[in-house]
Parts: sequence; C-alpha cells; structure tokens
Amino acid sequence: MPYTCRLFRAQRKRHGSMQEHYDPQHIEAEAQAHWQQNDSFRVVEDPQRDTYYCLSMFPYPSGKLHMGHVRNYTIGDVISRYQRMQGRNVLQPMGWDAFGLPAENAALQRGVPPAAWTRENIAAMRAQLKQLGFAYDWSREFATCDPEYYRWEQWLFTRLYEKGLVYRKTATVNWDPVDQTVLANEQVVDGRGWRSGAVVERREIPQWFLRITDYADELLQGLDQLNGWPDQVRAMQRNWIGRSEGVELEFALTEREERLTVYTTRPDTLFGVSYMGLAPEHPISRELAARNPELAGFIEECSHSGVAEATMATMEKRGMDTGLRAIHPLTGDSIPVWVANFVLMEYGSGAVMAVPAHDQRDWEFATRYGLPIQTVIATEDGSLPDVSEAAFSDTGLLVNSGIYDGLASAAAFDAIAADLENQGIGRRRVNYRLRDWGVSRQRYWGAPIPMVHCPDCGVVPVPDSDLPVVLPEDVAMDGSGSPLKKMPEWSRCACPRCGAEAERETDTFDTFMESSWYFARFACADSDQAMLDERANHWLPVDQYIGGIEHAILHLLYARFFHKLLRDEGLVQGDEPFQRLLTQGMVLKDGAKMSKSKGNTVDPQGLVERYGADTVRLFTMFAAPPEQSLEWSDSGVEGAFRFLKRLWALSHSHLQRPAPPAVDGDALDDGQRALRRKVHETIAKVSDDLGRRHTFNTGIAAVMELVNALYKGIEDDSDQGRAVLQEGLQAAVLLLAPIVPHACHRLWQELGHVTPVLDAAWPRVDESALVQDSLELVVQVNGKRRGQIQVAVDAERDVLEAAALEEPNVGRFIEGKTVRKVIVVPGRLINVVAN
RNA sequence: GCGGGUGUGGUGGAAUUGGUAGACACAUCAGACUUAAAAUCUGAAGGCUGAAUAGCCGUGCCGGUUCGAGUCCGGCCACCCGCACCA
Repeated sequence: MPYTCRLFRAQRKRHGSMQEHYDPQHIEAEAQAHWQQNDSFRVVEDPQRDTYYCLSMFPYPSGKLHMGHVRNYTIGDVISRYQRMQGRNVLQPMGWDAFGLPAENAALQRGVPPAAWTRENIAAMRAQLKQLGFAYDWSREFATCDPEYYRWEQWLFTRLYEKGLVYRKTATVNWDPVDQTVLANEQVVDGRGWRSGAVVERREIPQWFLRITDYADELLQGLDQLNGWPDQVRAMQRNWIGRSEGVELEFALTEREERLTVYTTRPDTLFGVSYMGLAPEHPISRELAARNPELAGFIEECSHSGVAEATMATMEKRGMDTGLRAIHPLTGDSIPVWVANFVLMEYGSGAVMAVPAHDQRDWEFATRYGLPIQTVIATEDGSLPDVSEAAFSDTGLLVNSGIYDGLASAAAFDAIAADLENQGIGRRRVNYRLRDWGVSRQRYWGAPIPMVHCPDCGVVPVPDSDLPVVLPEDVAMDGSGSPLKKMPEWSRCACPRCGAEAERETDTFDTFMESSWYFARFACADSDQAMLDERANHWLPVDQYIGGIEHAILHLLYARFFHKLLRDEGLVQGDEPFQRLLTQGMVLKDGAKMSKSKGNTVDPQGLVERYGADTVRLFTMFAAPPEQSLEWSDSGVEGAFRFLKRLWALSHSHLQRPAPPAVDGDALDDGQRALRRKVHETIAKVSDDLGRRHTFNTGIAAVMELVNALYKGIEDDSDQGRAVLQEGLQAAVLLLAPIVPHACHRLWQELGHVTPVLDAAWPRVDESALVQDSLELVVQVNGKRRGQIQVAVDAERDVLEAAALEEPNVGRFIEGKTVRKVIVVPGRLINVVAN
C-alpha cells in the first residue's frame, strides 16, 4: 500500500490522546488533506484486478449543489467505497453536463456570457463536492462544453451521416411571435411564452434527426437482459418504445386521386369506422384550406397551441368537416373526412380512421359532433356492449361486420389483414410509438452541428481535419434567438467540397447528445487521438449507475442507443452501457419538491459548515431508502449528528482503558457472547444492506442498534469485555466507513490501525459467533398471536407442537375446540388451527 | 389524456420469499446529572379497555384468496414523476 506517508504517521496518535469531543470541521479537513496528498482516489487500469465502475449522473452546473445532488452523489460514493473495501479497483469519475438553457437565461439576466457563467459554477460546485468527501478521480474530469469533448461528438455525427443514420426533415417547434424565438416546452406556460406572455404558435422548421427507430427493436429486446434495472424503468421504456402490431391500409377519396394511409392496431373494428381524422398540418388539410376560409381559420386556430404531448392529449378535442369523403375499403360506404386537432402530423401518416364505438378518443369526438357510433364488437358472451356512455375498447366477437361476423377479434384481425393484403390496399405492419430523435436546437449554448450548407453541393459534413467546429464563447445574448444566427463572421465559410462560399449550420445539438456518451469518455478522458480507446472496454459497462427517476426514459434510452452506435462504430464491445441502475427518489421538504419558487429549499453548504459532511451524508442515507422520496427534516439531521457524537464518545471512553487482548470465543460469559453475536449479526445485515439491497437506511439502523448495545457493554471492564468492545467498535467503524468516511478515517487510526480505513478490508462474519442454542417462537391460534415459547434451536417438530399446545394462554383459546392442524414455520412461529 | 410509481403511529421510516406490524430515528413525556438551562445519560409510549395477566381495533377505501395478508388478486380514492426543446 502506498499510504505509509509522512502525513499519516504524523497524524497517528497514541491511545488516550484522542480528542474527547467530536469535532467534524477538524477531522474532515484532516481526512480530506490526507486523501488529496496521497492522491487516494486516482485510479489506474490494472489488468490483475477486478474493476468496478460506479457512476452517478453528472450534474448540470447550475450554480451550487442542491440536496438532490448530495443525495445522488452520497449514494454513489457509499457504493464506491464499499466496493473498494471489497478489494475492487473502483472507477468513480465526475464531470459536468455543461451545455443548456439555464446558462442562456443567466446571460440574459446578468449580462454574463454563458461560458463564463458555466465555468464559475463548475469551480464552485467542484469545491462543494470535495468538501463532501466524495471519492472522485478528478484527473478524469471534463465538461461537455470543452471543445476537446464535443469534437468527438461532432466527429461521430458526421460518421452517422455517412451511414445514413442522420437525416433532415421539418418538425414542429413552439414559436414565440413577440420574442421571435423558439421556445422549449418548459418555457411555454399555459400556452404562452414565459417571458413575452405571447400566445405560442406552432412552426415547422427543418431539423436534424437521428434514426433511433432503426434500433427500436434492439432497444426493446435489450430490456429483457437488463436484470439489474428496476422493473419500473424497464416498463416505462417498453411503453415508450411502444411496439405494436397492426395494419396499414388505404382509403380511397372521392374526387381525388391520392389515397389516405392510416395505421390501426384494431383492423377487427374496421366496419365500425364512421369518420376519418386528418392532422391540421396534413397536406390535404392545407390544400383544402386554400379554398375554404372557414377551414383555414380553424387550422390557424389549431396552430395556436404548444407542441407538448401532454398539451395535445388534454386539450379539448375539436374538428371541422372538410366536406371530402373517403370510401370504406370493404363496404364501399362513403365516410366523412374531418380535420381534428388531436391528430398529430408527426405520428404515422398524420391521418387516422375513427371507430367511436371502440376507441374512447374517437367516441368523445363523435359524441361532440353527432357522428354515428356503430358497434362492431360484442363481448365474449355475445351480448352487445353499451356504448352510450363510453367506448367499449376490449376485444370480443365481431358483429355488423359482414362476412366476418362471429369471428373473435384475433381471428378477424388475421382475416381482414389477409383480405386487405390480397386487394393490395393494406399490409401488416409493426409500428413503434418511438419517434426519431430530433437533435437540432435553435440555441446558442450547445455543441455546433458540424454541417455546412453549400449553394451548390447542398449539405456537406465538416471533414475530420476541420473539427472541432468551435462555439464562439465571447458573445452577448439579447433574448431574440441564438447569437450564432447573427454572426456571419462565424457562420460564413468555404464549402469543404467545392470551396465555394457556404454557410455553417447555426443550430446546436440537443444536450442529451453530450450526456449520451460521457460514461464511456470517463474511461479515457485524456484520449486526444480518438473518441474512445481500449480503456473504454476495460471499464465498461458501468457496474452501477445512479441518478434521478426523472431520467428513466429519455436520457437512459438515448444513452443505450448511443452505446449501440458506438458499438457499431467499433469503439466499444458490449451491447448495453449500464449493468445495474439505481433510480433515486426526490428530496422533499414539507411534502413538496424543493424549489426556489416555493421557498422550501435547504442549502447543503450551510449544513456542512454547521454539522460537517459526515452528518449530512449520514442523514441523507438514513432518512429513506434510495429509491423513495426523502422528506427533509432539520431535527433528523440533528439526530444524525447526535449519533456521530455518541459513536465518538463511546470510542473515546473505550480507548481510555487498557488495550484489550484478542477475543477468545471460548472464554466469553453469556453477556459477552450475546454482544459478540450482535456484532456479527450486524456485520451480516449491513453487508447485505449495502452490498446487495442498497437499503442504506436499514444498514445504518442496524449499526445504531449495535452502538446502543456496545454502550451497555462498556460497563464490562474485564479483558474479554474490552476485547469484545474493541471488535464491536472496529466493526461499527468499518461498516460506517463508506457512509461517514471522515469520522471513520480518524476512528480507525485511533483504534490502532495504520492502513487507512479507505483501504481496509470489509469485515467478515464469524459464523461461530452466530450460534445460539435456544430461540423464541411465537404461537398463534387461528392466525392471532397468543403467546411465545422458548425452544431449543434443534427441537423436533412434535416437541414444538407439544410445547405450543401447553402454553397457558394458547390453552385458553383452544379450550373446547378441536385442533385441526398445526402449522410450523421454522425459526418463526407456530400456528394452531382449531374450531 | 396516456405511461410509471407511492400511500403503515404525532413525524421519517422498518417488516428482504405470504409468517410476531411499528425495528431504527425524530418529536413528546418522565427520571438522572446541574444552582438553573443547554448538552449528555436512562426509561416510557399505535389507539381503545383494564389494577394486571391480557383483550379488542389497527398498514388510504371496498371486496376477495389463504391456517395466516402491510405484502397476493379485483375495483376505487388521493398524491407524486415522465410525456420527446428543462436537465
């Protein structure tokens, strides 16, 4: 071990010279100085050792740490330190998700360029992370706004363009007509721009897309292998990808050549179609509007709303008859074609067939506009469902469906699909809800999209030799769109292909791009010849990833997608980036999410100054299991502080006494044996809680119980009494070391150890200490607890039954009744069933 | 609207595979120490009944399965998260 350094020796104190009172400021400064001077957290690739890559989601540098960060990073640090004590070579890096909207807002408010604001925040937050004692390998730190980082993202994007995985098409954005700028969904409040208050409009503009749908099936299949992920997150991703099997079919139109293509998962309800719905942006809608001012007015009205899916789904369903008719492909009936505000141009073909009897949305629309509701599915028992109050969306038996009457939905699906196929107007299709990833942002503070628009050659990717396309950092923001669009000196360039005067793309990347591959870059952060090198495969996949549940879908799906892109580029080997995932819950105060607007925030900085990092870490881990939301409590913090004082005081008292001999298991009296059993039961419990379950709160509770028991044990001043106490204190310090590393660093020294606790081995359970000869069993009568009996651990079943029936209170409850059976749950209880 | 979650004492939570509901802590109360307070230490405590052994009730609500349900199933209610340009 490289740790027998000057400082460590100088700090070592003999027993008895320990400070009586717990002084976190002093202890923490000392421990942090030790770690810094010994470069304790730097990790070097070592082919001989087991690797463990523990990654917490990197923060957006918003200014200072909030409690959510503290919680996230404490969880990661506890796991990292625990794994290190297991002997693994642990990589725990940290960096900055540095591009994004808040920097632009800050620039507007304070006139500071986003780059300067971001870098100041990074410096402040880095200092805070160090103060909290997180064991990060800072030599691998980077910020995503570093050109050395995003140049590789630009490089990959041009590769993907060559492969055909990148394309351009128009997509809808929120447009603020007053500020003349594109708004994020977050910036649209009640349908209005957050700054200007103007009613937001929808606008179609050309944007860059990544073909994530090419990977939809693999992203879906891969979820089955991700056993280390919460089922909840896998379910959310599965639903997000939304694979469905259905039929794509065409409806002919009267008076028009072209056909309307729609997709349905319920071809069995085809005979119930009573109208067609067109998106307001559909080309046919637009064309008809040109000759129909009323329709044009309606479409114009539809454009006054945001683009968020929640807005679309909750808004009032409205529509207008176009006068156009469609022909039902099987019955030949003529069906009205409506423009409907809830039909989205970006999904499928921008047109739907509506079956109001069997789809709730269609039902609501039909009811509102008096359109016919034709029942075509009967329940399994053949009775007609009541569709006067709501649609009947279950499957069942077909009725009113011509030759298909009597078929079950599944059989009708096949029959109708086959018939449509034979007629050449339909085909079975697998469809995904997942849409291609739009990566363009009309913003300044992001990585420039490395494309050039040449009047002659069209779109040309920037060649490798010209990368990175560096974002100019010294800019002024004025609130009306990206400064890049007003910087001809930056955007004007020579076409890389023909040399003619051309223009750079002024859109920047979605910041999800940077966060989709940072985990791999940490393995080789200094690589300047390639995006990734062989060290990526040394460390990947991430063994444990930790972050907020709010990232369950988008970030985690994009990162999984990117990992597959990197794999297909030959840069990494595995299929999935994150082996195990822990989704931490939110930090609440007074039952609500902490936020500046509610004024219920708690600043970690003040707490660290007052109580020390260890108390903050301890409370955060104790107050709730990591996946659940955590209710902040100032008095709970006080309690955590009190526990550390108790632990310190107990150690101090113990160390005032003569040094104990080794524990001699055979020489212990009953009390000592019981206390020692508690020590080893606690080791077993905490090992499981920290290593497998990640329920840090129950692990801490177990150590608290142990410390309470040790407090009683300190009255025993015999040799073996002191020996058991020494063993118990050592166990407590080792078990707590990942959680409260500073206090344990010092206590471990005080208990007489030279190797720092950071590198101490995790304690082992002595099975012989766990042996008991008798235990208490609960006795129930008809499932209700009526008494308990003390029995030998190896007692036979008939002995247990007899003892249970003899228990006096049990006797009272079975008196006059017949015992029907006796259920024995070994080690737990006996239930006497009597009536 | 759609998708995913959560709901247990005064409070945060525990109960890991269907087997003693309330571990551990906070707050409270009592005792010790103190001139006093703070700090610290020790103890009590889900509700109701009872002198007590003990009994009845009790895990959001209604119903079910089981010898036994906080845990499983069905139906509700409330709150939280996500919904593709917040990160």
